[in-house]
Amino acid sequence: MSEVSGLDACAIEATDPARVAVVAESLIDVDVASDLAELFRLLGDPTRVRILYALLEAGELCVCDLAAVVGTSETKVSQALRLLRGAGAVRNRRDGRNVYYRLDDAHVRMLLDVSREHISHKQEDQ
Amino acid sequence: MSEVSGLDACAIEATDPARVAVVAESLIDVDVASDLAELFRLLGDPTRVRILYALLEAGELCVCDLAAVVGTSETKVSQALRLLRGAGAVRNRRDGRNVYYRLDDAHVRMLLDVSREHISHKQEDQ
DNA sequence: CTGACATCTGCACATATATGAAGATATAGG
DNA sequence: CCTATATCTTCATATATGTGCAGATGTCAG
Repeated sequence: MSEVSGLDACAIEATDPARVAVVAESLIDVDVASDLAELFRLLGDPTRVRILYALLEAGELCVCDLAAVVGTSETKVSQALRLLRGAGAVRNRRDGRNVYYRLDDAHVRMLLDVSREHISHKQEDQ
Repeated sequence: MSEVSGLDACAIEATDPARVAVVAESLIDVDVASDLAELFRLLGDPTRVRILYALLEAGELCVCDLAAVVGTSETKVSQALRLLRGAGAVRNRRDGRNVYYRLDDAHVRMLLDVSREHISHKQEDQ
């Protein structure tokens, strides 16, 4: 803390130390940022995004139908669902031979909603 | 389309073909989903998330001060900023020896805002 | 119990990504 | 022009990630 070598920091601790202190104080915690980043990372894949939007639209779908809707292999869907399930983004329910998935995270649902709106607005621009 | 081998699809095309067709029809496009996923992926890193929140908070900060606020190396910050800049999430401006960055994407700002609210509410739960 | 079907998991591989070190570029000040 | 500072880029590497295949598990029908 006391010694600042010229390796990777500014020569002086910062260009505007006062403001740095203020911003650092109100900045999101490292672990909270990590959780949030993990959530965003979960949404950072086209297949997973489409699966989630399909569930947002349909409410509940089995793996087989999800694969058909998204237009990809069941293995891919199953793997994606495993991730989403592990993160608590979706919930599953067994009915006979089929397993039905639905959204199970308010934050995820909100991000999907918000993003969809933004996309539909953006289509006017281009 | 006509022939469905038993490899990776359901024996019948889908458990509920009618609903599959409806959902598939209204589902987000593949390329739109890819763009969206790319954006989420951009937010899927703790360092980048903290940088973005620092900018959301401060409005504008130079690389040096950003590194101090986030508490990491300037190299890391610089690399993160390159990605964010490439994606159009931030914008930079040179002032002498310093380069100042600010947010430059309404969608990103909104996602950050919405998520921050959700986080602060969630702190009550746990 | 046996067979068919839906889903899941483990494995292997190609690719993507984060990271740190070292050097390159740009700017201000003399 | 020369030096110091701030930022950027290149490179090498360890790790993470997506993907397909093959096999395992679970469930129903007979």
